[in-house]
Amino acid sequence: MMGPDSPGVNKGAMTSEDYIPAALRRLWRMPESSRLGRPAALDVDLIVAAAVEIADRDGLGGVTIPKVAKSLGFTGMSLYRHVGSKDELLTLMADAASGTPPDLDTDDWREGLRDWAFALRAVSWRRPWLTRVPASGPPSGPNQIAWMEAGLAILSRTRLDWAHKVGILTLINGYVVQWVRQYSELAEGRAAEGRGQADAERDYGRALVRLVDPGRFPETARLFASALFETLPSDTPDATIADADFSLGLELILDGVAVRVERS
Amino acid sequence: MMGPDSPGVNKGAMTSEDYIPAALRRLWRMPESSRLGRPAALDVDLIVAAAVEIADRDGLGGVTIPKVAKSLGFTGMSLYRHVGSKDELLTLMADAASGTPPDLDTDDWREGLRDWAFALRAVSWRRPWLTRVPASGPPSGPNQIAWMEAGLAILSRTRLDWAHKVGILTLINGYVVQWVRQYSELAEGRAAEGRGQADAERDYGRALVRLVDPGRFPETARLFASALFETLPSDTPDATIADADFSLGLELILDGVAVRVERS
DNA sequence: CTTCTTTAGTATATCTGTGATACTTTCTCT
DNA sequence: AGAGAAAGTATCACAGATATACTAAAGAAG
Repeated sequence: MMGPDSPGVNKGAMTSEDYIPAALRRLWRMPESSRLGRPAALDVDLIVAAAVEIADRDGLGGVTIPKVAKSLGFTGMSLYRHVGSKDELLTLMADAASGTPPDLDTDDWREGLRDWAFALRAVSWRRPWLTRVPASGPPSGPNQIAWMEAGLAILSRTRLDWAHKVGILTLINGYVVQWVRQYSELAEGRAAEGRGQADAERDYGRALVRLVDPGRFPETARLFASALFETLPSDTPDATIADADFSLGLELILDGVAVRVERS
Repeated sequence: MMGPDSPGVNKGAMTSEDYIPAALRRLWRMPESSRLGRPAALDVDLIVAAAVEIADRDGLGGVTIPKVAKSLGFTGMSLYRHVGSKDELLTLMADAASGTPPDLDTDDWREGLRDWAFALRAVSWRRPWLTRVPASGPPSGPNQIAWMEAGLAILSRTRLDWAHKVGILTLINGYVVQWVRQYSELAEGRAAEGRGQADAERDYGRALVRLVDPGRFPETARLFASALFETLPSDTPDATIADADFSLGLELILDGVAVRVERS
């Protein structure tokens, strides 16, 4: 997978106790030991920043090794000196773009978790591509750990056990990711092509309604016939709808958490 | 995007009222009108079945147009007669592989939703690649609609409004998908390379523990130091742990739903 | 200062995949 | 029979990931 010359693989040089995988070392920006040879013009931070900028502009699909390199004035292959693979680059981007969580220490765990969820949503909403980075492994970058730490801090006053704490944070995080992914997809579709896209969308919806046979799918047919899809798309301000929809699921989760907190 | 000859685009032939996008027509297996010209040896079902088989064996990444075609004894390009794009093929695969939901009509919504979630988990667990199909748009295939119908049927005896019903099903579905994605990733990693992978995994975990400075991340450090990660990996049967873990989040959601049901 | 070593960046090439275009084949209908 | 339509095929252009081997630039050792 990696050339004979690839970055930071000095595994043999350390005892098994000290060994830290290269990917982790880069994620945590551990200083590269040597000061020999030609000094580097590139580094992980530069590359990740350039990649994030492209993702912000063109989406995750716009991030390719050659494009990132070109935006920095280097050749594609140069990136591989600093980053193990494209997948690793995505992981690095995700951690960097997540940023550090805001300060939200409260005595009230419910308020705290709500703030945490809204903060997470804000971050993801600003960079919807974050929700599409294929998750490879548990959170392991400094920023993602920091978000987890913030969540655990909120729950630290409860008597929940670790499994519950982790489970709750994972659940909320997953909810936020899913919600943003779905909503941003809609919003992007709408923005994509002034009117043609909206037309296509409406056509699609209308066609779907026609395909859902009330005999076979009675409840779904009633759902489609309900006001839910008729009123939403136009009149109310978008943010209001979105907040209401987001809160619906979130508060439901928080109600569930409340049951556990009381029980413990 | 599509050639001048591409499949089923006879938009002009129908009034705007009857128009159904080609992708939807294929998803719902609407019969192709004409009986002229050379009869087709291939069809959507054959292609999708072949693609699913490959995904089952090699994962989603193993599904490429040429490989699917070759497994059927045709050239890559032939598939484009029956399927608009690779993305569309993925959508078709996802719907087909979801299958129809089991019968789970109960008077008890809680039991019903639990069964629904477990059934969904079983399906996803059997084909983990399902959880990695990039979701393009709301559920719109017949099988996905059928699952939604099953969920709505369970909730039909409650007085919840449509927004709540949809929100609850989306939440549970999202939870299942996330859970399976995470767990199957772990399991695949473990299976990948007898021991080397497990070693790498342990190294990774150990390294991470070392990186998490208790000063900066006190709660997380305590979490890592807790028994949670020490006991899990080996002694208890996997399925037991998995069920307990899955149920933790699920029951939490159901507790939240209970609050809403009572309130309505 | 020169030469050695080490590391950074580059050039080149392979492999794989998507999908466009235009061609050939094989049907049905008249 | 033969016209016309649709299915499948042959080529092709293009793009991207990444291995391999090379060139260049810097400090260290003499």
